[in-house]
Amino acid sequence: MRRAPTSPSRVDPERGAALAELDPLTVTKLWDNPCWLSFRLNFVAFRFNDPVYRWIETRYGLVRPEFVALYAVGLKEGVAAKNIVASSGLPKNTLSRAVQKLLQRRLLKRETDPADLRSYVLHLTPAGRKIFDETMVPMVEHQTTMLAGLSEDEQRQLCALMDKLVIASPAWPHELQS
Amino acid sequence: MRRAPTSPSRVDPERGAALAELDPLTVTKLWDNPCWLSFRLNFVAFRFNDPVYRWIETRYGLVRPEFVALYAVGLKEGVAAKNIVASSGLPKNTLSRAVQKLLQRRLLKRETDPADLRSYVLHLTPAGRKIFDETMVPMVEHQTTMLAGLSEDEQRQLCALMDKLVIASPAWPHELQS
DNA sequence: AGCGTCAAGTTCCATTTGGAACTAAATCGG
DNA sequence: CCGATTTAGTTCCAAATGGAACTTGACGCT
Repeated sequence: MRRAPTSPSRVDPERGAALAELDPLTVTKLWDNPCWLSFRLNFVAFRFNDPVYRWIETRYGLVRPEFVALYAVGLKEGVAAKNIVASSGLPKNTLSRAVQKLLQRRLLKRETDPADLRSYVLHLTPAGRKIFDETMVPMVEHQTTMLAGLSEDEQRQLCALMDKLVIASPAWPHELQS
Repeated sequence: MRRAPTSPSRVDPERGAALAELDPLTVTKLWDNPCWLSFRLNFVAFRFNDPVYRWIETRYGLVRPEFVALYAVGLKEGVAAKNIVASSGLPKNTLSRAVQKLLQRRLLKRETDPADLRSYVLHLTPAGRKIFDETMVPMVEHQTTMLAGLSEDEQRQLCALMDKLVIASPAWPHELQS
């Protein structure tokens, strides 16, 4: 079995502590797994997403696709559902329902796009904007906590490397063949 | 609105190309979003996961939790369902069903753990091992493709930085308060 | 202009999901 | 050791999910 590139040669003290606190299978998936990228991405993403979405659901009664939609409109007023679909990977019927719910709860308003009558332009109501602003705070805090183990410089490096990946992403295949 | 650290000051040519190929909302989420880490992680992880899981489902008829379980046992023979739960974040009933399905299809076998009679020790059958080996190839290829935009050195850096995050992860909160 | 194809969003419905309750075994406290 | 609590895995069922078909509007082609 090929090892991940930074697989432990000698166990340093920090890694030792992590090994002890993580499930042994998690340790294997992280450090003895040819697909190191995937598992690390999913692991770190999960540790961000899971507390955030659970908090938002208990606090605001918004489930994940609903918050995805609210957050998207908060970042960019006037988007359409199709943009949220393209940027989130959620199926369009799920997003449709999420938007309906947000409209019912008066967190979102929409009007038909004069440039394309099939499409709707979405905006936050003041109540929706309030939730957006309130949720941003703990989300950014949580991100800061997660990055606290990295120096300023390392944080910039990580950001830049992820950037490069994203910029390269249009060239990646959407289907695996054979 | 605070910008992400590598927000474009002047648009370089590569980024320009990426901006043109990505949905405008995706561009906003990636480069004009205070939660840059979360969105980039989720974006890159999705671009890995989505083709892989769709390919595995059409090719082997294994749905995501089933493949998660198979892959976990393939990496580490003799694990128990609880380990897969801890390392994947999937709910334990979902994993229980996935294991049942794999047992039915004779891709997995299990025996009660003599050290804990509530628990089962899982192993791949030869058929299961065959699928594990076969799926590893395109997964690693896909990872290689995704990393191709980075130099060898940058790949090592990324790996090391993700490593640091994972090692720091036991200190991250599992709940957000307030 | 008229027809065929495509796209945005909705609806339908079978399947999947996941919280909560449950069973059986382990572990802890006295 | 014996009851109280915790843990591994399963079952139940209400709710969420997502593929496919549908509606309505846009767009291309002749």
